[in-house]
Amino acid sequence: MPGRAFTGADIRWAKSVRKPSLEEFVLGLRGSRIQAVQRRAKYILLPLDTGSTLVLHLGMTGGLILQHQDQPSHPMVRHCFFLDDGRGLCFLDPRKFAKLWLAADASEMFRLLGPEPLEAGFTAEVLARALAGHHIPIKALLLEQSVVAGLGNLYADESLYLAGIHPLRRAAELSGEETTRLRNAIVAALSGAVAQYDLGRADPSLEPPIKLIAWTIPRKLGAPCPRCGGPIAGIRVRGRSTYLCPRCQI
DNA sequence: AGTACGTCCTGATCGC
DNA sequence: TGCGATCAGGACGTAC
Repeated sequence: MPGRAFTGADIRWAKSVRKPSLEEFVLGLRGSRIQAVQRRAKYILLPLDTGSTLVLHLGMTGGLILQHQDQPSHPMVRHCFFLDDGRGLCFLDPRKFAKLWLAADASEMFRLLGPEPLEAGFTAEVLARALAGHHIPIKALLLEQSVVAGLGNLYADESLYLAGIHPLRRAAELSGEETTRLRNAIVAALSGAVAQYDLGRADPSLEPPIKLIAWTIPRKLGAPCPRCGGPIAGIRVRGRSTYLCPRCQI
């Protein structure tokens, strides 16, 4: 895709466009050339030769398909970005949770994001500083993108399970040893999911990819904990469904 | 300032 | 078996 230019865009669900206005978004895209495809946290970035950046957030259920413009599009395609080679970058989004931006300054847009958990800068010390002074449940803090960039609800549960830490523990009250365990668990959960996804990509029939991820902790009430055999519990933390093992996570 | 919660959406799943 | 009700969640706005 890098090197291709946009000839236009068909935005079928206007609410997805966050900034700027729909008109400016479409006008700003037309004729601009894609320079690269990048990622920051849960955002996909397409820097353009105009200096602006097309930013995509897939939400929970979003996906991208590159196909010829005359091919019939899937009914869940909410938008299509037309390329100058006759193809279209189609944006599937059944639940309409995805978001689009045309950012004049992408670095400004991501100024408040925390460290990338799979990069070297994400150390136990960095995590410890992020937790300090916060009295909210550790699970709620893990979902703050300013603390760790890119952790979602299921990954937070998985990380806390692997670390043996109860999701309702107050963030600032974790010991240094627990913080290190949590840091390592976050890295393990994410890199494990990436590895599973890469394996699954070899077989497109296994889509959607989220189904590929085999979580260590069962996301089912009463299911046996793989570590101790006890029943998995379900609670809500800040309105988010949360699964844990009350015996292993303290 | 720090914390909590409602809102948007619709496919999948649950319970009667 | 069928159908209506409920659940799921990322980021932002609003409220306390």
